[in-house]
Amino acid sequence: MLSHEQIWIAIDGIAKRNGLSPSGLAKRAGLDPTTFNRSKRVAPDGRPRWPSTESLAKILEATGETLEAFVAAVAGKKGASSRDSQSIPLITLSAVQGDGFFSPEGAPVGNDWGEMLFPGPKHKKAFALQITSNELSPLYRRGDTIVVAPHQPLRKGDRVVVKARKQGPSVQLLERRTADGLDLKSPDTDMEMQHIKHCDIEWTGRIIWASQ
Amino acid sequence: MLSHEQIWIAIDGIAKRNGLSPSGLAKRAGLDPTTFNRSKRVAPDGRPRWPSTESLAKILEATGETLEAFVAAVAGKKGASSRDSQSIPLITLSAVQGDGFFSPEGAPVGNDWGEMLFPGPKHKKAFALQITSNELSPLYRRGDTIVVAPHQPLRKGDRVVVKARKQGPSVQLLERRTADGLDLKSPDTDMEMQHIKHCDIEWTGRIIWASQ
DNA sequence: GCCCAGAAAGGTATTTATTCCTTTTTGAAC
DNA sequence: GTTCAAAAAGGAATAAATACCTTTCTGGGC
Repeated sequence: MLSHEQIWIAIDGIAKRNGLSPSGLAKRAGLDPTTFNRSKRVAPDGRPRWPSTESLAKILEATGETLEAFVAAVAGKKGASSRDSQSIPLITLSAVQGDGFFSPEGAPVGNDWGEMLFPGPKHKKAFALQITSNELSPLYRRGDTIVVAPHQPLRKGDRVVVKARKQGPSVQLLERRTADGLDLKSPDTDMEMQHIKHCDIEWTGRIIWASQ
Repeated sequence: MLSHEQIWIAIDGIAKRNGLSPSGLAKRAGLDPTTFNRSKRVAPDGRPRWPSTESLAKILEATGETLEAFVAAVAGKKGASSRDSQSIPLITLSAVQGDGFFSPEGAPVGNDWGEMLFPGPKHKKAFALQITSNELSPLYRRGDTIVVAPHQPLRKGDRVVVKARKQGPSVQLLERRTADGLDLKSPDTDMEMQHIKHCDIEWTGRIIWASQ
């Protein structure tokens, strides 16, 4: 993964390793000296601003650094990307209907989580939920386990987990996205539709894998 | 160093490894589906066009790939992520209705198989089948991918792939096991039941994971 | 203290990537 | 063959990064 913070740390690091200031590095690469100004790393409205890929290619070219060295600079500083963990947090879907299992951002918290072997480097912060009833059949049945990646961009047709205000996380099918919220269909046999407004949604996740 | 050609090869590779087209990858990452069109990789005047770092960050986030894996793709190497995530053979379910895609034992053979990153628990000889129709909906839909472990002990309720004599592999629900064969239910809406004798079964596999 | 060069802030203009739209192509399903 | 959906091409509008410009800040040398 590649965060806004990481990439700017890496650029500062490359400059430093080559005995240059960020502005000196830009000049050396044939760019405008203000390209990497701290003042240009976030927009006036707070939106993060990213250097272009072409600028990155130019500073690698100018300093003779390899892409691997750049990546090491990205990973080496805080927020390293390579997680060595071979497993993800696991709990039952029924258990998390109570409070205290997720941070406000949808990350697992507390001591009640188990672990499930899921070795891929995929999807930092993914977690697994075990289905304990047949309410969601035929899609998911008692004993199935779903792997959820939180905060993924959602599209029509996606199978999602939605945590709405004052409700436990629930498994849903995303029927469509509207300006003010999501149209969701329950995967059970009834297929009831419901609309949830963005303001009532605490977090969402996409179901990326399901074990059978 | 980082060349224009390399970066586009890497993007194509990430898409392919995740069972997606370049346009599918863009959609998954929340970007416009045309973002990675070949027609947008060079300007009309021949000038090379580069994807933005923010777009790169988004496809890493969406696929769960590490920056290291991306760099390995840039460098043209394969399987840098194989330490954590294994690559398994991938093909469409419709394609394997013909002959010559499996050994008599149900192992993938031939040159038509692709590769896909599977982040889940390692499994010897597993392979992936991409669903290309909505026949099996709502359980599996067009675009879903199922991971099949061949020669697994089967139990009632399992979702299975059965290769019967003179038929292509088909997705079934195992209703019950009898002395002389298997009672299978098709997962489509009709839910037709059929009985297949052991002597007519070439091989079976259990569907261990499904992604959408 | 004063001067100076580099660095950085801040703003505007320009370039470039993305989005949005339509059309064409492709491949699988029926 | 026909139909359908996804992918891709191509073009115009929009959004975002860089270039360009001026001003302010910083540190060293005098």
